[in-house]
Amino acid sequence: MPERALPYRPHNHDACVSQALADARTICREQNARLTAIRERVLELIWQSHKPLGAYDILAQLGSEGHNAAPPTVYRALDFLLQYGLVHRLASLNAFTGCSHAGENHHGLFLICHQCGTVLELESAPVSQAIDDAARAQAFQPEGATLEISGLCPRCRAEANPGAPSHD
Amino acid sequence: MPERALPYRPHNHDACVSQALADARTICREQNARLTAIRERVLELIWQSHKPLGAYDILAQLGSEGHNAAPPTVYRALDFLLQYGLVHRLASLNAFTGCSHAGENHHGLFLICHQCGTVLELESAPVSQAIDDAARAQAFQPEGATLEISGLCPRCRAEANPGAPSHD
DNA sequence: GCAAATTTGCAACATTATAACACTTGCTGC
DNA sequence: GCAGCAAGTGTTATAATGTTGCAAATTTGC
Ligand SMILES: [Zn+2]
Ligand SMILES: [Zn+2]
Ligand SMILES: [Zn+2]
Ligand SMILES: [Zn+2]
Repeated sequence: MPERALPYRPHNHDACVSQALADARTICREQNARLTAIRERVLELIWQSHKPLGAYDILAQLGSEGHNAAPPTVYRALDFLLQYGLVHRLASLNAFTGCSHAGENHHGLFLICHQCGTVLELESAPVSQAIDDAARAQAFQPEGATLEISGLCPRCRAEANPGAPSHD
Repeated sequence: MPERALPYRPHNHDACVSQALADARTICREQNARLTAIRERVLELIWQSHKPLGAYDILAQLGSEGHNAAPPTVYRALDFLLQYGLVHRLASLNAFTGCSHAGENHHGLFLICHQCGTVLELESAPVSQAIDDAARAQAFQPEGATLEISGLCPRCRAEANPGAPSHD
């Protein structure tokens, strides 16, 4: 599996998209799931940038390209993509973002820039471990997690504070 | 500050409520904020149990006790309570829960039982630290967090699996 | 081909949240 | 006390997000 580019830096984003679509096709083939035209198009729209998209944004884009869709069409496609781990829903934004670890059965940690909207999905073993420990200490059995951190991404930090060095 | 009771065990919940209201009054007095009748009543309704309440649930309860309120009334009260850290909004549920660390300027970690709906708010330094480290490793400057863990609380675990010992 | 199952189209509806504006209340300075 | 002002509340309408139910079309398995 190739290393993913960081969304903060300029990168060949077409590669992000085609990688995501290729992964999706593989995953669906392996699981005998039907990645139909609409589902694939919704996934592609979500991957058009690293900024999450609302269901009605997707609906509008489908509409603008001639596909006269109603809300259930979009939500059903999203349900499918969620089910197979191809996208995530960001509860704090009511929006959807492509999963950059599709097929790895995980719950991500999302860094959401409130300035530019860019989202980076991480997997952090220390975070998962700390949460698991905290839950276990309460005899709570964790099953799903919503971990969304809002803040400033490196690019927007640099813009806000031009003199400061980046430690990246 | 007295130790809070755990919501999972039977406890004198009236004490939770009156403690929360007393804290709220103190905090508002200190900050010259007006804890008006509606705001206080909304806070009290939210604290009526350890299960989060939707804005329209609050609205319905206000209605059933003769206060003929419209949505903005409730949302304005909630905005006020959020602003002063007296309640939290749970993004994964579109619902509100009383803050059990009011005045301590924090972002909580919420353990949400998907069986009974009970929510426990924690503060976990290891979790906060791990998240901070993960963000910093991406040169991301965190400002706010949405940390909501869904799973089974100890009571519901015991019901689901009666033979198992509780490690509590 | 044909029956069954899945997917899509479509209309209506449910839930959650906000905007705009008028009215009331409580404080401030006189 | 009382004008003037800011903060809070009432009310209506509307926006944004998400769901239900059913019929038509497509795909699948045989
Ligand atoms: Zn990219
Ligand atoms: Zn940014
Ligand atoms: Zn209690
Ligand atoms: Zn809290």
